[in-house]
Amino acid sequence: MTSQENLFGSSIQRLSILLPLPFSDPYDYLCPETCKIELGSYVEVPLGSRRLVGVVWALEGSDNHLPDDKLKSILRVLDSPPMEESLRRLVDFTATYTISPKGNVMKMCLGLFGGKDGVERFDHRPMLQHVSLLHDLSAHRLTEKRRAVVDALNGLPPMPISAASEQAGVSQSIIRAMIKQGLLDSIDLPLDSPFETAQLRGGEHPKLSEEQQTASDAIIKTLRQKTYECFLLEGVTGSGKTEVYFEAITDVLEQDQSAQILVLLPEIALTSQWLGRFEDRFGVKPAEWHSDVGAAEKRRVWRAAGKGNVQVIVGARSSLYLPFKNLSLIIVDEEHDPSFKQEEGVMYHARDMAVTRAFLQNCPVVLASATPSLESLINVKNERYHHLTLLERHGSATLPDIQAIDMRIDAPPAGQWLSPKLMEKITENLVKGDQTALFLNRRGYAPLTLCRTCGHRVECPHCSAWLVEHRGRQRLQCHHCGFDMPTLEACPDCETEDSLVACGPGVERLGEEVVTLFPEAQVAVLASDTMTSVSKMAAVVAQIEAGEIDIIIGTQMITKGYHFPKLTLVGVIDADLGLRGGDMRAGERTYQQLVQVSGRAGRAERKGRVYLQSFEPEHPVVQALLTGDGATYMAAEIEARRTYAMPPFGKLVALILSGEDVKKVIDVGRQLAAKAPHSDQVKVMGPAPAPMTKIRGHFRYRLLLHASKKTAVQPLVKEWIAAIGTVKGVKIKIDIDPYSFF
DNA sequence: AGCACGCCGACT
DNA sequence: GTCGGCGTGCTC
Repeated sequence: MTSQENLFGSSIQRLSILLPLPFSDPYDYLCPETCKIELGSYVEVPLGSRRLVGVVWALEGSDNHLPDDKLKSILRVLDSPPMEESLRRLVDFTATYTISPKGNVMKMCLGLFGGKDGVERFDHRPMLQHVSLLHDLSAHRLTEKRRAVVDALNGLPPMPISAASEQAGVSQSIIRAMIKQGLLDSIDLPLDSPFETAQLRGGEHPKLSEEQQTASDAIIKTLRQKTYECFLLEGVTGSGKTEVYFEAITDVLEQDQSAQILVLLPEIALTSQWLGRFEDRFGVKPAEWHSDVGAAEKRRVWRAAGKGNVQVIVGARSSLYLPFKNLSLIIVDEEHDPSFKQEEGVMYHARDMAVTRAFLQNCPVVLASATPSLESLINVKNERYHHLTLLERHGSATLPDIQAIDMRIDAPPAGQWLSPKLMEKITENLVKGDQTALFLNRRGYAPLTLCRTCGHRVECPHCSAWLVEHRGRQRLQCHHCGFDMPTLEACPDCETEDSLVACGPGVERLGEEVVTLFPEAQVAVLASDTMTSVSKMAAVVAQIEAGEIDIIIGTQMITKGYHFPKLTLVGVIDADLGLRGGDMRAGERTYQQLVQVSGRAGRAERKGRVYLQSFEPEHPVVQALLTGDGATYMAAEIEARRTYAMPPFGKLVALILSGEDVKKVIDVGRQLAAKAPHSDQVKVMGPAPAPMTKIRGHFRYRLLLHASKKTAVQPLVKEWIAAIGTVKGVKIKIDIDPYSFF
């Protein structure tokens, strides 16, 4: 500890403070030795003309040459408990692993307090508006939507307006209007009011199958030993994985009321249905942490995590960096989901970092999936993870019957996308009164607009991408940069009128086809651009649950988190879609996605049927689905990766160069290639234009480094890039273990 | 990241 | 003559 006497004889201490800014190292500050400060303490410090929240990273100054009189003093110590060592080590690890500035990782830990006016909001305005039912309104005459709000709030404790809106499936403005008219009560909850504790029903447990019991026993054994272990919980759709980890959560809380549990879910799987299941089991809602949670609620959750005022947090990837006081168990559900890989800023993989956090925390972590990632399966093989499997579907439900439709033989009429066979199946299902889901992972009406006269393709002016037609809105949109323009009457190139044709299907066009073919059916189209709010989505889900919808058409969105008992037929419009373009993970990803979609068919007692429309039904992915032998398919994929020393048998690092000036970008690429490390362990490929060469007016080139498993790539890459130095106008992004090849 | 400082074009 | 555009560079 470095401390010294100042002029007035009082002792001054030098501290290293890590700030939520893109700096690699902490800055030094002073503080009187008398102030009670610890490693990990949250402090307010001055920086230039502003004030920021930072974290004490060392109780001594860093090895710089700034004299004390050049340093500023910390302004105050904030009231949140210090950041634990395990999280501080995770920050260091994440920064080193991803080659990101430590301060950027710190920013993820601070949530909203790492932002622009983070300090002001840290402990000021400590109130959070909640809404509750004031008086009995059953006698009142109310509109349908208002009635829904009343029903949603009835008998429940005060909740944030956002939660009430979601619950009722109405927009927040309806609730605000009701508060204004005095129909509802609005109260301010103190910011640090604890979240409700789970109701554990005095040791009463739901009946589990033998498999489920074995799995949950294994997790609980490790939990009670309070040691690290990673479990891969693999269970076919409907086998009750959730029940297994709910049981583990129950045990943690029975043993220790102050224990905390984190459940990580991909954003789109974090649905009201999942929350409903949680609430059914624990009698309370978990705290949520994802992009739909409002600022005030986020501040409350963050503080509650640190102070131990919340037991269970369910969140998307960034919740992994919350400052838990007593984290005792981490669950990563849908662990195979590629969206756990952050593709912007600090490019970390939340599943891998969750395992690391559990290790540093010395607590168990459960990775759950019906279709585990290849990486996790390999970790099981290497005995790094403990494998728990659930093979039976719970209750009387059976696995769906999957068949392929060969589109080369059973072709739809021109300009249509449903094969005669699938149409026939849909008709049968409609007659039975069952629900059908059609899956097509493409938003909008048509992915391409083509000129019949000159062959011109309508492209985005800022990206190397086609503009997608959204016919309902009469717009052409770029799905990469958000560029948007009215639909065209004439070809922008040859100016011929009425010459533009829509090519290929999106969900909107498929919806049009379905409405034409089945005019009597109720159809709902679900895509991220039509389901813009949580309440809108909740309303449609409620309609589907009530059986008011016969045919559900959807993208990605419908593959996760929803179970509809009356849904017995699933049609995959283009099973080969994800296989085109083919990066290393295309097959695995398509397989996982199609298993997930198939799993939507026939839960409960009804047998499900799945039809995969494919132009190449002999493809191993399609075959794996038809035979139900995913294990053999994944084993073959593992061998292929081993043969080519692809991850995790080797390492990949992508460098993505981008800038507005193509020549500059290419030049930096050449410089990097010239100085690239090469040996029998390391090869560098590129520079090559990225598959999407231009995005938002920025040209992108890629280099790919391939190294042996034992190579320490981070120092190598750091050195390599340092040898070039920074070039203005060209940004270099480092992607360790890239998932996306765009 | 954000904010200051700095050096060139259209306005009260 | 000033307001303000965003390029560059620094913040303990």
